[in-house]
Amino acid sequence: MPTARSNPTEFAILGLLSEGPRSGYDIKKEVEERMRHFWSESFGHIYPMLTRLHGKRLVSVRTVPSARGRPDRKLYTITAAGRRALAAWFQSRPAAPRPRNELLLRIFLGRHAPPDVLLRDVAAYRAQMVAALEQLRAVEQRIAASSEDTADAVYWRLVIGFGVDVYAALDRWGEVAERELRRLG
Amino acid sequence: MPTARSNPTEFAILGLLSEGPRSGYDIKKEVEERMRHFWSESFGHIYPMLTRLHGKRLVSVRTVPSARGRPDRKLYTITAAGRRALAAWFQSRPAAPRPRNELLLRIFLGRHAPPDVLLRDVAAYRAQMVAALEQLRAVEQRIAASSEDTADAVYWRLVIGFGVDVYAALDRWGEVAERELRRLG
DNA sequence: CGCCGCATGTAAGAGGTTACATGATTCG
DNA sequence: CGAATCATGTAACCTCTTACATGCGGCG
Repeated sequence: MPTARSNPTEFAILGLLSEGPRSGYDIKKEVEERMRHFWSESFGHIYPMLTRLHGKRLVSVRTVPSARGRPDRKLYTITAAGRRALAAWFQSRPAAPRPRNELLLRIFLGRHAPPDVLLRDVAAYRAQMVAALEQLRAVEQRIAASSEDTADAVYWRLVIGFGVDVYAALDRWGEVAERELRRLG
Repeated sequence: MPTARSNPTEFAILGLLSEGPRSGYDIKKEVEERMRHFWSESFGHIYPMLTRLHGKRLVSVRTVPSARGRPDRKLYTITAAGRRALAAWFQSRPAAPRPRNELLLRIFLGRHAPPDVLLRDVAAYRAQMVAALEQLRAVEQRIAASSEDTADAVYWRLVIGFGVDVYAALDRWGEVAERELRRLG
């Protein structure tokens, strides 16, 4: 028998819908605003997945007319079966991520590169880390401030803490890496 | 015009071949032994890719008989065109990784999970980090010890340093996360 | 006037994994 | 005796992204 592969996208969507009805468009936005540093989804994946979820009766749909001119919205609502599926997902083990870090691949093969190229790559990487850190701290404060001590707050803080810790470590590594690479130029 | 997508697998293979001729089997082994913490490849991807690389004349092949009974080995050698392609790759920018961390997705949706499940997930994650750290330190020492100060050593140290720093940070985060989660049980 | 936001969706295809097929040898 | 190592490869399949199609309204 083929090992049943857990499809995390399914549960990411189901998870967001567990907070209330949303459209595909809403889901995309929310993934970007709240889950950016550990998750991503594209429209080309979300829309077919919502159709599939509906086929499995894990969500229901209703079409809501938009403001004049705008295309109608399709609001998806999680069903009882959907909530059960979400709960059942936690009984599976998370798949070990298969590592694929292109920056490190480049450095690993660095002998073949002009030194300034790697330096620029690392600098760009660090800039991304710093930007991500700032954005995360903003989210952190949003949660801390508007803290109606929801059941979610604990979890969200853990997830944000992960980002903060990792980005900080990466930035520190980048600083050292830059120094090393500069000595090769 | 469709944005030409850099295919990192191509260059991972070309990069290993730049050190000398290898078979598909060798490449798989080396990825696992030396690049484990930042890269991965499967046979089902390597073998077709080698054929493709050969079609593009970036590598050449020769078949070498194995010890009696064993299937023949196909040794691939990088061509001059292959080395040029590898050098050209460094002129492109590394693609920003799209984040997909299933553990964090689970924690983010943690409200729906029985508390002990997340605790077990984090513990398993930490165990992986610790194991990875140990393995990395072993590789580190191998390089430091057998250090014929090759041109590669600098780069390899940077790559290993990345792993060490990140794993350590993740482990520390995991420690905190475990404490937090235990208070919910 | 042009871009951005809103809003849905499809088609093509890249990229990658898993499972299967085959078979001898060596090691515990 | 069974498992692991050596060694190559294919076929089926899944996941996910990119690009395209469509079109209005508001803002600068």
